[in-house]
Amino acid sequence: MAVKYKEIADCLEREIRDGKFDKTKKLPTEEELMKNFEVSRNTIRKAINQLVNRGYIYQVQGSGMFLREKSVSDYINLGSLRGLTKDLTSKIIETKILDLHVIEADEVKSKQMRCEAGTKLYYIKRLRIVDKEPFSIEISYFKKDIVPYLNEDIASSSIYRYLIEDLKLNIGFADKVINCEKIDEASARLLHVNPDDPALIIENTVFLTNGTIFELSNSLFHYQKAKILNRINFK
Amino acid sequence: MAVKYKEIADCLEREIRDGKFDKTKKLPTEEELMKNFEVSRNTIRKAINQLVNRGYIYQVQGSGMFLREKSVSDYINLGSLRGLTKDLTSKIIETKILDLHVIEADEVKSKQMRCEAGTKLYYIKRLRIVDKEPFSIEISYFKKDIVPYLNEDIASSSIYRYLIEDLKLNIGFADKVINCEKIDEASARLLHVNPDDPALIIENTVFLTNGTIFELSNSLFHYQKAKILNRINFK
DNA sequence: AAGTGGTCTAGACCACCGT
DNA sequence: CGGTGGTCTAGACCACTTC
Repeated sequence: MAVKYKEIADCLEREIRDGKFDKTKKLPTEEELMKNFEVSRNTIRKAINQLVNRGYIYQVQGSGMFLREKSVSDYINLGSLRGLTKDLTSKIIETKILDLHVIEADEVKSKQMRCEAGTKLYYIKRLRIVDKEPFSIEISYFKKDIVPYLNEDIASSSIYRYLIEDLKLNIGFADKVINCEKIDEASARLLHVNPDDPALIIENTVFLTNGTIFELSNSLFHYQKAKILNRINFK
Repeated sequence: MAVKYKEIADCLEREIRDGKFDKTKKLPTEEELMKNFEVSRNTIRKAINQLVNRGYIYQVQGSGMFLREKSVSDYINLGSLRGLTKDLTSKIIETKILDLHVIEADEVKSKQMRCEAGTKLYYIKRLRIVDKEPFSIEISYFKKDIVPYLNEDIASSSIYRYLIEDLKLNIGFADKVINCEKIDEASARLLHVNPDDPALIIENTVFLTNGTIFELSNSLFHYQKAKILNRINFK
C-alpha cells in the first residue's frame, strides 16, 4: 500500500467494523484524526472520502461524521471487489468448479472484450453454494495474456485475492448491468428452482486502471436468496 | 451552485455529452484545464473526480484522462438522481398517477423511515410508460414535514427536480436493494405480463445530507424492458 | 528525458450546526 | 458564539507512460 490516505482509510474501516464507534455513532473530528495519524488535513479528508464512498459514514457540515446504519450482512455488495466470501459473512460459502479451460475468443467475445478473435481466454463456470444450498452460477472469462495462470484451487477460493495480491493486477473500474429473466432449464436444475422461475443476473465487465478489459463475467442468482445492496452518495 | 469544482465538473460533463472529446477520446491535461478555468490544481482534480465517479472518464497515471465507452442510453442508471427521463433519452416517457394522498405511517413504515408511528406521509403510486408501453410501477412515500406539498402535476413530471430546485432539499445518500421476484397479479395486469413472470425490484431509501430519511420507494420493473447499469470505480 | 497523473503539506477563509 | 466540515490556493515531490 504505502499510501497514507489508504492506510488510514483501511485502519478506520477496521475500527468501524469492530464497533469502535458504535456507542457514539460518531467519528472523531478531522482535527483529532490529524493529530492521531500525524498527517495534514487534506490527507485525512481523502481517507474519510474513501469511507464515505464505501458507504460507512456520512458527513454533516458543522456537526461531524456519523456512522451509517449497519448494512445487514446478507446482501451482495455491488460496489466492492470483495466477492461473496466477504459480503456474506456469517454464512458458509462453498464453490464447485463446473468447468475450467482455455478457449479462443469467438466473434461475440472478442467484441465484448475488445480483443482480436482467437485471443486465448480462460473460461470458468462455477456453482456457488451458500449455507449448503445452491446460490448462483457464475461464468467468467479472463484474458490469458493478463491472467496467465489459473487452476481449480485458485478458482474455488478467491480469484480476486489471487489477481490483486499475487498477480498484482491494477484493477480500475467496472461496468455492471443488472436485469432479470426466466431461468433456463439447465440452470434451474443447478439452483434447485423450477424452469421459468425468475433469475437475477449481473453482467460484469472489468477493466484494469489503464482501461484494458481483462474480465467478463455473468452471474445468475437464485431469485429468493440473492439481494444486492448498493450505497450511493450524491454531491 | 456557486462552487467552483462542481461548476467545472458540470461544464465538462456537458462537453463530454456533446461529444467535444470524441475524436481524441481524451481530455485536456490537468495543466491545460487549470489554465482554462483559472483555478488551482486541487480544484481541477476535485472536478475531475466527479466525472470519474459519474462514470464518464478514467485516469491513467503518466498518460492522461480518457473517455469511458459511451453508456448505451437504454439503461437505468443506479448511481444518479436523474430519474427515468434523463436516463432513457431518446425514449418517450409518460407517467400515470394511480394514487396520491396523505397517509399516516403504520408500524412497518415508521420503522423503515425511522419516525413516529402516525407521522404524515405522502403516498404515491405511479405507472411509468416508456415508448407507449408500461415499464414500471413505482410506489413512493415522502415525509410530509420535509416535503410539505405535492400534487399530480409535480408527481407526473420530475419529482426530484421539484425537490432539489424548488424545495432546495439537500439530498445526501441512498441505500438501494435490488432483487427479483415473481410478479403479483395486479402488477402483472398493469405491466402487461403474465402472473408469476419475473419482476425486477429496487427498494430505495433516500437520506438528506443530515442523515434524515425523507423518502422510501419501491420500483417494480418489466423484466424484459428494464436493465440497470452501474459503473464502479476501485481505488 | 519530457509529459502527465498521484500524493502530501500548510495555511486561509467560508458555511453550517448547536449552545 | 465556538466547533466542525467544505472549498480553495500554492507549491513540492513522486510514479508511471511514452518516446
